[in-house]
Amino acid sequence: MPKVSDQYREARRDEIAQAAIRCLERNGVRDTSIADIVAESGLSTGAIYSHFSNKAELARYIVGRFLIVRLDALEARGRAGEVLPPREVLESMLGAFADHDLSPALVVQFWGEAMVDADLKREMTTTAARLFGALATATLPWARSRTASEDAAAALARESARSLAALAQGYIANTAVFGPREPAEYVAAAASILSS
Amino acid sequence: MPKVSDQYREARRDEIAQAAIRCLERNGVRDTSIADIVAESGLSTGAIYSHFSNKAELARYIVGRFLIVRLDALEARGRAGEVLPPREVLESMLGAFADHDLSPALVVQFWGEAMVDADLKREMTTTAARLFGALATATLPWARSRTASEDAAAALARESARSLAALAQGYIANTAVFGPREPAEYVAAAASILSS
DNA sequence: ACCTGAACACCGTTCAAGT
DNA sequence: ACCTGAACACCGTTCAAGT
Repeated sequence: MPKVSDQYREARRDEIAQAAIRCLERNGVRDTSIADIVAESGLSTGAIYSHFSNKAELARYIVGRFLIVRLDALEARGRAGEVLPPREVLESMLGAFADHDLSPALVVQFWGEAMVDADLKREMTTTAARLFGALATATLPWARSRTASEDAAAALARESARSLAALAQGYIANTAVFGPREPAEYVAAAASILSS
Repeated sequence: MPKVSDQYREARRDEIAQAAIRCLERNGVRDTSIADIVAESGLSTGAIYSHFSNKAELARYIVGRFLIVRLDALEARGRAGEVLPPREVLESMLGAFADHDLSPALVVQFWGEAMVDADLKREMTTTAARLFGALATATLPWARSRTASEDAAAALARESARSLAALAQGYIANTAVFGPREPAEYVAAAASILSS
């Protein structure tokens, strides 16, 4: 394995992805052309196509990179054995999301893209499966306190992961369409409504 | 005002929109070209551009038509004076959504499009403002039972509308990305998580 | 007024040729 | 092996010409 060459390749891919993200945040998915990324990166069309087989694969690379960073942080908390109620997990996820990373607007655009790009959808769902695992680990102690058996606790934690994801997606979509909102406020208002 | 001509124009616009929706459901927003809509509708390129000034305006027309139908149904319930806890309002909204109309996948694609098309976003937010009004009307009796003054009740109902919308958006986005799910199950699981 | 369809500028992708 | 950039097929949009 040519380690140095692989490292170089990866660095080049990241360089292209970073230029692409700058274009995406500026103009959106629909309005950033390969020509824009060429201009932003200072490379040529062919150079980009020698690192990514097409525009969709570049999008997939960006999404994967992004999700994996989020994931590592979450898994660290899960592994540390912190006992967190799901509501707190949700709030800290949303807080971290609001702080940095991709804008909600861009995330929603990627969801839309995934509806039409089967590979991007697969990328998102497989990485999300890992995310679900991490969420389930984080909420397992809470699930134990609400169920009789260990099996039931594991099942509840697993089911809760999907709902946690749905609640986070709701925050992202709502925030993208109707403007920013405080995570804690969203969580509190949603809890109040659902307890009715 | 030439009533007959207006009716004809509207019918023609609807005819084009219906052909476009068939293409959109089949291939997604990204992969339906004007040429596809031309073929599906049996009209010519120029004919379509004589009814819509561009592809984005056609998208706006479709979204507007769709939201207004949903809205009329909701406002009817609100006006009928039914006393519904927000959780029931949410569940019946999601049930109606799952039954017919645009697929969640297409809705998510339109959100993505709105991130990049300011006019489409405006169309969505202004129609959503009417939706919020209808939701607030529907939840006002519930809000009264939880607050001291009429002003506080109105404020709570108004705030609840945005959260209701966020919860519905979460269901739509989650369902689009991870596959169908029973509305009642989603609502129950979300409630359980948030009460933790 | 509504419609036709060729023409135009621009898009994503390819590929022969360079280093 | 990585890169260049002209070339290609196709896209959204326009517009002179028809009815």
